[in-house]
Amino acid sequence: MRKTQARQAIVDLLSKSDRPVPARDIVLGVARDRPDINKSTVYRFIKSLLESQQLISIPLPGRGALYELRREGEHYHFSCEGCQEVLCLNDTKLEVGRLVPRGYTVSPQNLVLSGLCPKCS
Amino acid sequence: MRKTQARQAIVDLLSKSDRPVPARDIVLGVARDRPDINKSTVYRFIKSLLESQQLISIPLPGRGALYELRREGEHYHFSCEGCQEVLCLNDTKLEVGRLVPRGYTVSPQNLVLSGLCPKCS
DNA sequence: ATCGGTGCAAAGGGTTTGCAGGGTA
DNA sequence: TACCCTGCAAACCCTTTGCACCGAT
Repeated sequence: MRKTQARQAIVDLLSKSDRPVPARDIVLGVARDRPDINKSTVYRFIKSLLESQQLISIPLPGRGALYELRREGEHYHFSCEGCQEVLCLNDTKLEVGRLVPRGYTVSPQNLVLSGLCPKCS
Repeated sequence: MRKTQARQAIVDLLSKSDRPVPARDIVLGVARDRPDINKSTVYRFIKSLLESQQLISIPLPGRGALYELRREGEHYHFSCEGCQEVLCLNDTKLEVGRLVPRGYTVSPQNLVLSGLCPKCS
């Protein structure tokens, strides 16, 4: 995979965020920083990163998916139904394995909990 | 909310399925059974059911959302990354509350686990 | 009879694709 | 130089909307 200016700009934008980003924000953010980069290029690269497992997709109800660069260490996410905030949770004591029947394996990075944060409760 | 033939057909279709259904399948399924019912009506009714909390939306990575009539008792879902099957899990021993920090509350019906089923492992 | 529900067709938004030109290795 | 990557614009798909008619209460 070649390193190009467009791709660098997209990775930079994703790296700067401490939480998952909607596709819309990636496209708009790149357009703002680098108006010369076309949205097709952004979509193509997002797809390419997903296929090479370097990008994680976090699906949300009603609001499309959020994207986040794969990081060291697994973590999961929490989506507040009130304020729509999405945050990363890093509880390594997570025992999601016991939530599924015997024989199934679980990928914690795809786990999204939703509910209410303290402010919205 | 009025009971009409179109709405009955849509609810019937949703009731017959033992697992969540993509919007596409609702639209196509209704079109097959009742070609006289327009897809706009289907979309409008789905939206209406969602707003009245009678329908639950289950977001999936890359594949739009799945829909399911609200049932008695909370349950959550598992999505296999291999065969794309989605199934309902009914473990009432679920203790998702301990997965989030103090002060947060979790809605189990919005929880989607993903990973591999026994066949795809 | 009323007013919410429906069909139709068109618009809308986000994402994908074909193609020719441009940049990276 | 070779080939991947990119820009552009159009196509695409799914969903939503405006409007007039229909039908459930």
